Amino acid sequence: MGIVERKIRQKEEVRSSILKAAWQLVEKEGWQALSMRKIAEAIEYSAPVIYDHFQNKEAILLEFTKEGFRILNDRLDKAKSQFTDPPRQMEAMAYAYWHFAFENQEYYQLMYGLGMPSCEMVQEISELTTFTELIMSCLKDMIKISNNQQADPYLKFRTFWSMIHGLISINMMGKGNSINELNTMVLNDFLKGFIAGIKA
Amino acid sequence: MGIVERKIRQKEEVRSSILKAAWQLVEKEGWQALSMRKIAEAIEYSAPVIYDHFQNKEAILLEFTKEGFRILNDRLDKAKSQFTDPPRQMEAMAYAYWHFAFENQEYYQLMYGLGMPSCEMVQEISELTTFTELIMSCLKDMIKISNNQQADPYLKFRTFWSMIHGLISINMMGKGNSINELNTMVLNDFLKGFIAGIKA
DNA sequence: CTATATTTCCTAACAGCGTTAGCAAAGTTA
DNA sequence: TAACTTTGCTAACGCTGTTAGGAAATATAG
Repeated sequence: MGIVERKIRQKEEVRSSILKAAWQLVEKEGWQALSMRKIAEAIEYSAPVIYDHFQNKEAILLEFTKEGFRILNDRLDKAKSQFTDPPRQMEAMAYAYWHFAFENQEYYQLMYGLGMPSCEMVQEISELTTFTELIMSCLKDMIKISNNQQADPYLKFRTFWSMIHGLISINMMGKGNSINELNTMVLNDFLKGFIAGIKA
Repeated sequence: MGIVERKIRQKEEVRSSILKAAWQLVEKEGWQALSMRKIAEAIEYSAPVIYDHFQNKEAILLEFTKEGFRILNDRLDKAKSQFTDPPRQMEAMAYAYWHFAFENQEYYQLMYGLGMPSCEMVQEISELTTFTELIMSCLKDMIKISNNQQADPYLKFRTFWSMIHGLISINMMGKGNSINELNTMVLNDFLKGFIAGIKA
């Protein structure tokens, strides 16, 4: 009897319709305007139904945060695979990260809590591990072929991550848009120094 | 007739009691738990009275954001004045910034909207100009005595600001606390490269 | 000193929020 | 057909920021 299967399928459908509706709302009005009641209206159910699929609103946001990191990891992976030279891989990943942030501002803001969450939830995001390893493996390769064998890859990773995130978030804080010339120069300026600092 | 003066004085007193009460609440429960009704209760007035002194809740937050930048500017100024050598001044300001952020997390989170505001309000914060000039003047001095005369001080400023803010915000995102050894090393690692990059 | 005008400040309300309780209807199983 | 389970609703609780309207206190003028 495939009844139970059908039920599971239907339940899954509602669940994904919640996520779909939520995301459309986020895209249209920003994630701060997202409300359970609006989602309910969009999926043509009453609000309490959402709680049969997600524990609370934060759980929905967490889902998007994870999705964001999955997309980011994917972009980084693609960028990296286009080169074999570690420094070039690093550079490519930096640009990929940068473009991801500005092409997916809603995701980025959710991921980094430019509007509130992600303080306790950080540890629940397993995707962060993948992210860290993706970049650190490249850094290890860079150190391996450098004259600076005792460099700490984790330290370099934190430096890299901090810089690129800081650059993005200070930009988003301002006019919100603009991936302009200055910013590209700032990124280049940093990358040059960063990569040189590992080589030597 | 000093009546009008007294009235102004009294009004000013209520205004500052609002700010004082609000800040106590922020310190005790975090700024996300701040509400107009709680402020009203603390100052022993009804909620609508607050609107005689501030246009809305955001205006109160903006007040704190500005106050935060004033404190930060003060710290930077003090740090800078302890040295005459521009690179040392730069270093001192970096540490001052860093310590300010962790000793005044509530302020920092408000200032940089780690919890939401400051997207349109950025342009209303005149204190940002002072901040920018404080650091840029030092960078200009550094460039003046360097072998790299054509370096762009604004570009360097953005690099500096991005890095240090990124470092702080990624840290606050995590465990929230901890000004630990690793972070000091990351900061040192960056500063070394940054200062060297300007000199040469 | 009284009467008018103004300021102060409250209660009540609006419209929204996340979330929970409880019940009615629909669907499933025996 | 009867009993049980699931589904999904309405209504409500306790919050939120903010506004309208009126009562009471205060200040001004005659």
